[in-house]
This record gives sequence, structure tokens and C-alpha cells, in this order.
Amino acid sequence: MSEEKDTPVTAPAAPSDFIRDIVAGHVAEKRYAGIVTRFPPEPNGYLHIGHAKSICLNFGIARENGGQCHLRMDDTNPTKEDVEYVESIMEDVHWLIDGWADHCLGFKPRGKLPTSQVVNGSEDFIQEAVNPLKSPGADLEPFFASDYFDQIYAYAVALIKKGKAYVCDLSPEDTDKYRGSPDKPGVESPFRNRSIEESLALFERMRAGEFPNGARVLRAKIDMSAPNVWLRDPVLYRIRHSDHHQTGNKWCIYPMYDFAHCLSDYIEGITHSICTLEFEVHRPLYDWILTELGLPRALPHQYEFARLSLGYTVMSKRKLLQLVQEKLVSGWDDPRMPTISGLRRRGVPASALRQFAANIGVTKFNSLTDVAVLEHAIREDLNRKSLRRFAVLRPLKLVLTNIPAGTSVPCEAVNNPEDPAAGTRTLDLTHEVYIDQEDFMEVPPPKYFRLRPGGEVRLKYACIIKCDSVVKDASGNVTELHCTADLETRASGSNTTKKVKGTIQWVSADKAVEAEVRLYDRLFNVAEPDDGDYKRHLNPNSLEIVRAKLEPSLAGVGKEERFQFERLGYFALDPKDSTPEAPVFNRTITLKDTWAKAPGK
RNA sequence: CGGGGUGUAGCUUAGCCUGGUAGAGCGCUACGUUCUGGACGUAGAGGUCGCGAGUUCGAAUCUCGCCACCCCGACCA
Repeated sequence: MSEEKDTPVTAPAAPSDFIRDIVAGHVAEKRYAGIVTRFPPEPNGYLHIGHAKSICLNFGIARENGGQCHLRMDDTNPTKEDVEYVESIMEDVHWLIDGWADHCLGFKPRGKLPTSQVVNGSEDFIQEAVNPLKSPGADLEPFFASDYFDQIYAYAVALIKKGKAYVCDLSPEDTDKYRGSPDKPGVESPFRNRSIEESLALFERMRAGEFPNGARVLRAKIDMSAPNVWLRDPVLYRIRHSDHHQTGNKWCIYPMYDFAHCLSDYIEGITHSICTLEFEVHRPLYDWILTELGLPRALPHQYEFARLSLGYTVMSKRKLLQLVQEKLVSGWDDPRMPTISGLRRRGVPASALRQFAANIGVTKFNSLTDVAVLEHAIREDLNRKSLRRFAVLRPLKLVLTNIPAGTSVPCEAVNNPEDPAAGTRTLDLTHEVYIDQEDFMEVPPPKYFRLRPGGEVRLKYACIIKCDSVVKDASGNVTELHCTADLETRASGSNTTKKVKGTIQWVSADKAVEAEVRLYDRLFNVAEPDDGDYKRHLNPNSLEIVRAKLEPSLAGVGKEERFQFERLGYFALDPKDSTPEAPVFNRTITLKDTWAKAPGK
């Protein structure tokens, strides 16, 4: 305890985890010239909060070690990928690392391909990184695995020449059968021992487009009886007669993930190739390919960590895509989606996501993170920087009978109690104001602090009011409250010490701004919806739209601004649907609400 | 019956390498401050460190054996 006194209070706890420990060890022993990581999404969907964890890990390690993190599109399967996704990925990554790790971002000049050099008689390929901040004005783009198709092809040829790969004519079905099962060894392909020359010629013809999809593949020659099924002569190249979003119609054979990934890492000079646990069993193959090729430079190594699982949502791209395609949500960026674009649109700051990532840590343990952890990170972030404003979501008219119509009482309100520098603003108390319907109950439950017939409550920053009478319509609904204001209980009044149990927000009726407010809740109503039929757990109340009354200062605000609507939650303009004429606010998150949990409420 | 991993409070985790019977954050409870049922402050509940042996004066940490759970049999990534 006492030795902590030298630590500055402002120093954020340095993140530490088993991967960072490994990297730190390598740095200490000067194993690499520099630390280079990479974030390699496949452009077949939008990035989600699980990817955010990976981005924070990979870019975090780069920035903590003065290294680089390459953004690379892992685009080796043209039938599943699309440029729409590469664009969204770039936007999401930029947004998440902006001002934090953008100085570590590894990009490359647009269109640039790897350079080649001969080392010890064999050809070596290198693709170097350029940082956008250090090369202002340069036309840059992310790395693409597809940029290395020529090189990967050359490596495949080299493997064939070493007798370590062969062209196999087995059908996909037979390949499957020959592979055996986890507990039964596989059977060698009848094509396994064909000559190097024949494989070379066949592979060349595969490239030339002489065979249909599925007719032949290139396979590594490893061990069909290996206990690890990924070592049973895995497919390296397959025929796919389809255009690629980056390379067009240049290729009709495409490398598999396992072959392309380790080589892409090597070509880019990656030192630490960090991925999720399910790739753990691929690591021997990753290492096999690189070592069999006898590559001259330092080899990258793969490290695995547990992917993020979050309560009350689903994380698989397939399910998220399904929600989008079946219009169960408005799109990938629907504010209820766990996508980075959805969270951003909802109003979650990038800094909150980064803090969340730091809080959950990195381990190899498959765990389910409580949404409360995410929610806490968001609230903590927003609490510090949000301007406080008054808004009434479900308006109930309140007539202050002793304040004449046409007059107003100015009230000074603080903009952010967490930040005195945010200053104050003036609210006008008038004859008619709105309060929230929920802040009045005719027959309140015990411990209800707010307004009731004959009761008193404080209108925040104004004064205490007393409810004298309740006006109802023909069907018995409360339509209006008549109250008297005790102006002496204002901050400037003579009775400032009077206490009431409840304080509520209000909006002057004649100066109110009207806006649509979208109240978002969790997308699923159970913590683990992913039980086979996840759609049955969709929360039917995940979106409620209300017409709200806002205080005048909320007119014409910017889309980047964050607000706390007092007592309600954090809100921001919807960046897509909001217009100056018809503002739309999204509720990013409610305030923590202990009253909501009260029994009997 | 194969291979690869993982097990520390309700949840996420630190500690394990270099043994001295556990610390944090979230969540929860109570009290206090407050013109947000927020925020802040204080106090507190909650852990047979998966189980069982062994080594040791002493084991969450070292050894062995078990158990549970996750991943692997796409020409997906």
C-alpha cells in the first residue's frame, strides 16, 4: 500500500496480459527489430465489438512498444467478400483508434505490391508499411492478402518443388472421406506420390483455368495419420472461377486461409500474429508452412486468445447478417447491433470501447462477459464529458397557476457538475411546463419520491411546487396538473433550505423543442440467446420511439455532441436520420437506475 | 477410445515462472454527501483458488492422478 505513494494518481493502469508478457519478453531479449502486429478481418461482414477487443489488443501492443499494427483485408475467398465491407472496416478501425493508436497504423501506398529480392538463391518478398500520419498527403490503403497472390503462388510452386505439396484430383467428398476422423487416421490420396513435374504442370494448368471448380486442389504433403487433422495433407489452393473484388478476373485459383495467412504475415514482417482460440489447432500448420519454405527472415509466430462473448447479444457474423437480411434490425449499423458501426451510431464513444477492452483483459478462458461491464464503461466515459440537459420523454402538462402566462422566471442551471468549466445556462420557468408522466402518480407505491396529488416536488434549478389539482379526460386519464410554485425556494429566494424528497426535470411549454427520441434497449431478452433458436429471444421492446419535449438549448446541436438528459440517460443525435428540421436523438444508455430494481415497483 | 486448450467470489480477472493459506474492477447491500433514485465517499457481504493425492515447516503457486467445459473431421476464415 504505502509504496504506491510514488505512483501518480493519473497514471492509467498499464494493461497486462499473457500476450503482452510474451511480447515484453521478446522486446527485452531484442528478438525482433520492432514489434509488428496485424488486424486481419475478412471483408465479409461488419466489424463487431468482439473485433474491437482484437483491435485494441493488436493496436495496443503496437503502441505500447513503439511498433506498428497493419490493417489487412484477409480476402482469399472471393465468393464471400465485398468492397462494401472493406470500406466499413476501414471506417470502423479509423474511428476506434483515432487519437489513440493512429500513429501505429500500418497502411501501404495504394496499389503497391511486394518487392522481391534474392536471398541465398531463393526469392524473398517484402511488403512495407507506411503510416498515414507520417506521410501526409500520400495515397494509402490497407494491406490486402490478395496483393500477395503472385507471391503465394510462387511459394506454392516452391513447396511443390521441394516435394512438400502435390496436386490432388480427389473430389471434395472423397477428400473428406480420406481425411478420416479425429480418432481415426486418414488414408493417403492416390495422387499423393505423383511426380513433382506432374504436380507442377497440373498446378500451372489449374492457374490457367483449364479445370472446373472442385476438379483439383493443391495439397500440402504432411501426414495423413497425424492426430491433428489439420496436418492431414491440408488443401492449400482451390479452384474458384469467380471474380475477386480486388484482383478482378486475374485468378481462378485462390489460396486457403492457412496457406495465405502465415505467408501474408511473413511478407509484411509481422512478429506477433494474434488470433482467437479456434485457430490454436492450426498453429502447427502455420509453423510447418513457414519452416518448410526455408524463409530467410525472422518468422512470425501465432498466439491465441479467447474471443469476446457478451450477454444479451449474438456475435457471429452469420447471425448478425441474418438479422440484417431478414430486416429484424434496420441494418448493420442499427444502434441495437453489437457492431462497431451500431455502437457508434448509438452514441458510444470510441474511448468507452477502448476502456471496456482494457477492463475485460485478455486470457485463454472462454467466458461470457456481463453487459454491465460494457454499460459501466460507457456511463463512466459519458458521465465525464456530457453536458446535462433537460428533456421530457412522455410529456404531462403542468400549469403553474401563480406564474402568469407571458411571464417567465429565469433559472440558472449547471451544464456539468463533473466539470465546472462547462459553465451554466438559463432555463425559463413559465406558466405551462412539461414534466414526465412517470414523475407523477395518483396512487404512488411506497418510497415514491416524486409528485402526487397534494404533494410537493422540486423542479430542478427552479423551485418547489405543490400539486393542487389533477385534471382528467372523459376516460379518466390524467391530462393536466395544476400546481403552485413556491418562488421563495429558488436559489435566489428566501427559503432555500426547504427540503423535499424528490427533484425532477422540466421543460417550459412555450419554448420547448420537439424531437423524436429513440429509446433503445438490449436486442435480446436473455443473457445467452445463442442456444440454437436465438431469434425467439429477440426483445420485442428493444426500440421505443417517443415524441419528446426538449429544452431550447438542444436546438441545432452537433452530431458529435453527447448529452445527459438529466435523470434519463445519455443521448446523442442519430448521425444518419437526424436533420436540423426534424432532430432525432438516440438513447445511448440509461442512467443507472436503482429505483427500477426496487421490489414492488 | 485421438489431438489441442481452459478451470481463482454472481461476472470479468490479478497472483502461478521466482511456494508463505488471495487482490482488483463490475454487480450486490447498508450508511453518508448532493437540487439527477445519477455521481461521489465510507463500510460490508461474497472465494473449500475444479477435485484428490504427493513434495514441503508451509501449496492457488511445484509433482502426479482424476473431473468438467471449450475447440478440431469446409475445396470458410
